[in-house]
Amino acid sequence: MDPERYDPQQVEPKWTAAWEERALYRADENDTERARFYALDMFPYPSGDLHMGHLEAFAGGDVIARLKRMQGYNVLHPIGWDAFGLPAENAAISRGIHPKTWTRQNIDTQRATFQRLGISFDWSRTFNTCDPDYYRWTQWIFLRLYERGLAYRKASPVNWCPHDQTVLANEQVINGHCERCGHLVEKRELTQWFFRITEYAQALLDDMAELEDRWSDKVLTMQRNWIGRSVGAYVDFIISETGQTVRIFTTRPDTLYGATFFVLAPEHQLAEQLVAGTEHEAAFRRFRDTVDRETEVERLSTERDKTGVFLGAYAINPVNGERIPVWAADYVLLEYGTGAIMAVPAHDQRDFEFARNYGLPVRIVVQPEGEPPLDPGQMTEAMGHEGVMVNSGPYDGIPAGEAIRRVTADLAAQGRGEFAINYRLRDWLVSRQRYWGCPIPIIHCPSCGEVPVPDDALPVPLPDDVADFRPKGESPLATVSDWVNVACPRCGTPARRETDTMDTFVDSSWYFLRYTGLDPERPFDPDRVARWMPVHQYTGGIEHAILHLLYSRFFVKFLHDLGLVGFREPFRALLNQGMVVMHGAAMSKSRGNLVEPATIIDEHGADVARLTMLFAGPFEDDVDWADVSPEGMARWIHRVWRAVRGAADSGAGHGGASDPALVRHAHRATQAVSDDLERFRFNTAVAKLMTLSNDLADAVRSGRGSATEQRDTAERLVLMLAPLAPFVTEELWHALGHTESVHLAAWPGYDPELVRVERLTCVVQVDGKVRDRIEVTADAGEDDLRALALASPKVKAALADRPIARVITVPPKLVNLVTAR
RNA sequence: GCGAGCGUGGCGGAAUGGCAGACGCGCCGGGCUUAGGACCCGGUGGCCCUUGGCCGUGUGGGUUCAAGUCCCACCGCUCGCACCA
Repeated sequence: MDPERYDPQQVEPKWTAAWEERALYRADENDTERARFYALDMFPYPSGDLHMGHLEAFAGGDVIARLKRMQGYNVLHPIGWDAFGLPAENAAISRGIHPKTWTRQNIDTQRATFQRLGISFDWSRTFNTCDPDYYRWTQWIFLRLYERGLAYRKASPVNWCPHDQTVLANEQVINGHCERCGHLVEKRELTQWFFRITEYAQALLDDMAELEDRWSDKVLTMQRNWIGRSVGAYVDFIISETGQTVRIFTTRPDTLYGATFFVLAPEHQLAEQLVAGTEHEAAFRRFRDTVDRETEVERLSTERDKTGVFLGAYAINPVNGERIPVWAADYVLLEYGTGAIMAVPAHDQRDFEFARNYGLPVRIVVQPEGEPPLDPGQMTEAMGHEGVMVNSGPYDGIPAGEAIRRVTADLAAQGRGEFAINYRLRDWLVSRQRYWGCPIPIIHCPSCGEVPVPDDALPVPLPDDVADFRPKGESPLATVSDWVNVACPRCGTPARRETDTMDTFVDSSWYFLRYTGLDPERPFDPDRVARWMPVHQYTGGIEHAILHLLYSRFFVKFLHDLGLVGFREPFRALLNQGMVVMHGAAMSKSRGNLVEPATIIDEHGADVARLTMLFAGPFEDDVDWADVSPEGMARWIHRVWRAVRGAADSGAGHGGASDPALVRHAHRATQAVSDDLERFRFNTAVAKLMTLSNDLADAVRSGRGSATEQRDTAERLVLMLAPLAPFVTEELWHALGHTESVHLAAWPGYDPELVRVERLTCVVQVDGKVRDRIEVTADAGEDDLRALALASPKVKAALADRPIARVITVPPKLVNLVTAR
């Protein structure tokens, strides 16, 4: 036996260099034989070195890539960097160095850590989104969107982060706070660039059918909720005083007869008009001031009382001609629907609360079936469920569900409304008043207006020499006069460039296409894309459940409509790793609980770092680093090392007599581990490999199994461990006498005959309690089992002469004797 | 409030409705050592009258020959959305 200890610090760098030199993990563009497999990991932000979350994600993604490679696929496993963006910029500002310098440094650091970790990337097609060769094509896609009216500029109330001094997309506002810095977000009326993602709302919902079972329900549900489709009707009310038509959206047109007031969002222009010059103007102004001063969080809190003011006007209900008072109230949002609602307090909880606060009438128009009729005076909450129409003229007596259809149809026939679908999804606000991003390729000309930069003038470069990167509410690019001032591409008169940059999520919405080949002439080569995509397996954090994944899906649908890609969904299957925390809290420098992958590699080596993460629990669950033990993994690697070396030596004559049990274990483990890895059950795969290595170690120690059997078991162990721990397995593979890399070896198969169980323990129960265990052959039938069970002395004792009422047999695993009771 | 998910030893976690606790950590005992926080071997859910038996998967009910697993109610935790009409 080899007493020498396995030393990862010596072995790992050797193989990193060897793999690099041989370009072992390069995808083969010319191979037409092997099936292709695109294994993609979400590319990282270069803000410092890789963290533990990266370790888990990339370890998992690498197991998939390596497994597929061994299974004979032509694997594309690329990496790049999402290099633009606020975090990089903020860090650069606080350190007083250029964002580009800081970003490049971090990329170098992360690249080195990836290589130390032994992640099997194809380094020949790496890129950063801040390279002009990349963002040139981001701009190109922007212009395609612009041409089709899907990129546009408009003034609207937008989310503004006072700390980062920039606007944010709806998706980047978490509970009223900035996703990045955590500051309270304000609403500001600003002119900004948007992508018309709402155009694709229905397609984004419909195409999810393709993703069922291959994306988690959690992510699909989150996306569905985010898009927020609701079906209802537009209904036109008429303002009694002015004769203006005001359209509302409702999902409950059946309750139209129960509308007792009408509400406009405080910011609604009509509210302003209605009170102008009336006795209600002063009260309305005070109300608006209060609302404007409130933060989004305060205003949107459901805890807080709903407030509003009467506007002195009345709206005419189209179904019954009734005049109902028009109010402005803070619980109605300008951005959703039409910014105006009919209020039906009897059947809508929000309207109910508002009506109670202001003494407005409650009129029931749907009565629950089979229950005593509701009394408005006794109600403590709105009645939102099914029932039968009452107080509703011609609709009385019909079920509410049917009334929805009939009322809508009748209104449509009279031209006073129509069937409607509304989405919660808003257009994607993509402009940012910051420096470190992709410039928007538009020029503002005093005579031509907005003029797109011609394709042949791309890229619009991001200038390096900016005096001050600090945020001031306007992009720092505005201060670079020789960049800003250009001739209009259309008429040649002096014009100004757009100074806003694009949201980083624009950069990451198409990067996966560019990995198919760094095409100098185009964003990507459609033929290559057709060969590699859609991505077979995408791995990354659940935090991108909405943002990145929704935006990427939108981009691909758009590119599909342009005829550039032949599919509508970019990621065929999605795997989300859990978060890595420390004592239940997120790791961070300020908490002082930060553990970095580099530290673990220094201490125990990359294999141990990878295995520790993979064994910690199910891949999709959170990992608490405080609960895991790299030491245990280091011990196991060492045991594997000794056992495999021992088996290799037994070729020199140390093997013993043949042991069919060892052979069967090896084949059964091959089946089980293959199955586990295929289903991303890395933790149980490791457990089964541990059991196998323990058995092998015991066999080697006690001379069990022939030299060939020990060796075959050792080879299976090494092959199956290779995707998880690439370094020690490469070393052992060579120790076993192979000269080619284990990572190019074929994944082991198994003999079905050996996997099949021959003899096993059958459990004998009496009334469901285990009373004996008997050895049986796998082909034992019901009669055999019954006879063996009845012959057991232990069973006889347990039965104590009671008659057997029933015998349940599950051959060959179980017999249950049920006595009469 | 709405939606989704989860509750199993001291800990992380295993378990197609069919022997609960695989595998590992930790701990205990032993070996090897001048010594070890190295390495090796063994033990380790609780309780008992200790050959053997009883109890045990958040709580209470149910279905079943059989429930951690399926159904109902409740308690607790986590995540997502949150005045979306």
